[in-house]
Amino acid sequence: MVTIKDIAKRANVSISTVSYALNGNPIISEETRERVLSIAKELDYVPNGAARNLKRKKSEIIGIFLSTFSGSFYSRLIEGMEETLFQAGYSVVVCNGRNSQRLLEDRMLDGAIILDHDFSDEMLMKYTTQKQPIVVLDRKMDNNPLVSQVLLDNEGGIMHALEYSYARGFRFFYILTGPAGTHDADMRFKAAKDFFSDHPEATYEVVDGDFTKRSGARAAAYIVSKGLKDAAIISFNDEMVIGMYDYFNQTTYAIGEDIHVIGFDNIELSGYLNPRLTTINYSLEDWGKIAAKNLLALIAGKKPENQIIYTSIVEGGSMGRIVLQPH
Amino acid sequence: MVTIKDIAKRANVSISTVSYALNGNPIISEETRERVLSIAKELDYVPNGAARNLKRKKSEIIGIFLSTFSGSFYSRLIEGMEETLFQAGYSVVVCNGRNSQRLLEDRMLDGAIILDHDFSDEMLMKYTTQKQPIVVLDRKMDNNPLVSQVLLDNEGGIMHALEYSYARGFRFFYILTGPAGTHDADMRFKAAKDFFSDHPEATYEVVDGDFTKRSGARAAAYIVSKGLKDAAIISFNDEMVIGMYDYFNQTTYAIGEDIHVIGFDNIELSGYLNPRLTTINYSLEDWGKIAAKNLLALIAGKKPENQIIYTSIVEGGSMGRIVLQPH
DNA sequence: TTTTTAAATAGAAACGTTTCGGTGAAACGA
DNA sequence: TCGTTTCACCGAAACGTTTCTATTTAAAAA
Repeated sequence: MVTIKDIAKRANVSISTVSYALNGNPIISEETRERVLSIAKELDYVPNGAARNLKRKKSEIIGIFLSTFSGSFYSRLIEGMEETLFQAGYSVVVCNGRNSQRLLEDRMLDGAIILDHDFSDEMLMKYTTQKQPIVVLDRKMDNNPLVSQVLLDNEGGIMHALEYSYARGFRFFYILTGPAGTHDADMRFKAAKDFFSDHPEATYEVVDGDFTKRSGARAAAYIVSKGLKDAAIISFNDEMVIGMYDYFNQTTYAIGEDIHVIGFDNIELSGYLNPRLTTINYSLEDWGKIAAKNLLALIAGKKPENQIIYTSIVEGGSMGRIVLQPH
Repeated sequence: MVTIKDIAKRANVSISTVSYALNGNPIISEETRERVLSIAKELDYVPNGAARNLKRKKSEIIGIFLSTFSGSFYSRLIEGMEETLFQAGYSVVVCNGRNSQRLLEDRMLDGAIILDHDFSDEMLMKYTTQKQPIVVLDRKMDNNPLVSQVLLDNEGGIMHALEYSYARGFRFFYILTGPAGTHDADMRFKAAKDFFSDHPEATYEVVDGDFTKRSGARAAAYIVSKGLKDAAIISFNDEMVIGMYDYFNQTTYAIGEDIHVIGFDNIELSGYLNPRLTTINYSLEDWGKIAAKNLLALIAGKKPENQIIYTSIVEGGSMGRIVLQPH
C-alpha cells in the first residue's frame, strides 16, 4: 500500500509537502508539485479515504436511505437528488434496509436523506445530536435545527381522488389503506376520513392494505366476494392496484365499468395498464431535488423552509362514471 | 464529539480498556465492561467509522455500482446481493454514475460488484492492484485473481429468441441492437450474426438501438416507414420494446398480428403490456446471489469459478405465427 | 553589507481508533 | 516458601492523512 510517505521519500521532500502538492495548495512551487504528482502516478498512489475523513472530519458523501428499491418507484427520485448533490461536490450512496443503518451511526456520511420507516425517530434524533444533518421524506420532525422535511401533499392527493370520484357519481367507496404507522398512509387515511365527515351522504368501507401488490390482490378478492359493483376503490398507492388488476382480470369484473379504481403515485407501470390507471401524480424529480437542496442548506448551516410536494390527477380509464339513482 | 478517551476518563480506565470493552473482548472483566458500556450509552458515544476503518484496514462495506437505477430492473438484482452480503456481516451501498467512482478509488469499500460500463477496464484493474476484489457483471475480465465474472448467457438468450421466431415461420428479422461497446449488447449481436450464418435462408436488417425506450420508439417509426409486415423484431432488451409498443399503438399495426416482437430481460412491465410481451427471462435474484457469493469468496482469498446465468423464454402474445408461402 | 520579507519546505501534532507488549497483583503449584 | 501462571488492565505505537508552526533559503529593502 503506497502512502504519501513513500512519495515523500522518493521525491526527497517531507510528507507535508506531498500532501500540499496533492491537494493543489499554491504554497508549493509548480516544480515540486509536478514532481510529486508524477511520482504519485508512477507509484500508483491512491489516497486513503479513511485517513482523510478522519482528519477532515467529513467525507463528502451523502446517504440516501430507502426501505426498498422495488417498483422502480425511486429511480427518478434518486436521480433528482444525485444531480443536485453531485453539482455540490458530493458523492451519493443509496442504502436500504437495516443492514446499512450502521453507515449513518458511524458518521461516515456528511448527511442523509431518509425515506425509510425502519428508522425510528429516536435513532434519527440521536444522529442529529452528532451534528449530522438529515432531511426526512417520510415523517414529521420539527423543531430540530438539523432536520428538514419535504413531504408529499397526501391530504391534497386523496382529496383530489375522492372529489374526482364523487363528481363522477360514486357514493360508495372502498378505502384501500397503506401500512398503519407510516406517515404517508396515515395522512392519506386522515384525509379520507375528513372527506367523509364533510360528505355524510357518501359511505365507505376500509380495506387494509400494506402497499404491496399482494395486498392489492387480496383486497380485490375481498371486494369481489362482497359482490358489490358500482363502487369506487381509492387505493393508497398504485402498486396495490397492480395486484387488483391481476385479480380482477381473472374474473368477469371489467375495470372502469363494473368496478372502478383510482391509485396514488403514478408509477410507470400505471401508464401501461389496461385500462390506463387513473391516479394521483406528483414529481419525483422535484421531490428529490428539493430534498437535496435542503440538505445542502443544512450542511451550510442554514435551516431551510419545510416544503410540500403538490399533487395532480392523471386520468385513465380505470374510473368510469355512474348515473345517480334518483330517489 | 465524544470519543473513547472521554469514556476512559469517566470510567477511570485506559482507552485500550474501553476499546476492548466496546468490542466485547473477553480479556476485560464483566464488571468493567458493563461500567464502560453504560457510560458509553450515557454519553451517547458513537464510534468513529473513519478511525476504525483506518486502523482495521477494512470497512465491512460492499459497493454495488450500477449505471442507472432506472426501470426497476435492478431492484431484484440488488436484493439478491444484499441478502447474501448481509448474512456475511457486510453493509451494502449502491452507487451510480461517475460521481461515486471516488468511493471505489479511495478504498472505502471492501469489495465491489460492477454493472456499469462507465468504469473502464483499466480503472478496475487499477483498483484490484490495491488488493480490493471485484466481481464484474458486464464484461470479461480474466486472469486476475481478484476478479470474478458472473455473466448472462446472452448467446443462448438470443438463440432462443431467434429459434423461437424461426419456428413460428418468420424468415425476415429486424435486429434492434443495444449500445455498441457494452458487453451484453455485443454478445447478443454476435449471437444473432451466428444464427444467420447458420440460416442463410433467413434475412435480417440491423436497426440501431441503445437500450432506451426512446430508441425503441424511433426503431418502431423506422420499421413502420418501411411498411413491411410479417417481420419479427428481435429487440435486445424489453425497455426498447416499451417504446415500440407506445409507437405501434398510435398506428394501425397490431402487435402479434401485423408486427411481431420478442424482447430480452422480462422486466415487470413486460407482463402487463397488451399483448403480453414474449421475452427472454433469467433470474435476477440468482444473478445477484451468485455475484455476492463470488465476492465473498474473493474476500476470503479464494478464486471462485466464473459463472453463467442461463436464460429461458417467456411466451406472450407479441410474437404471432405466419404461414410460410409455398414456393 | 546587513536586515527584512516572502517563498518554499520541513517537522510534528493531531484525528479516534486498534492492538502489541508490557506490568502489577492475585492465585496457583511444588 | 518462592517461583510461575493467569487475570485484568495500562501505555504507547500505529494507521495515513491534514494542518499548524517552525525553519531554511533566496530575494528585496535598507
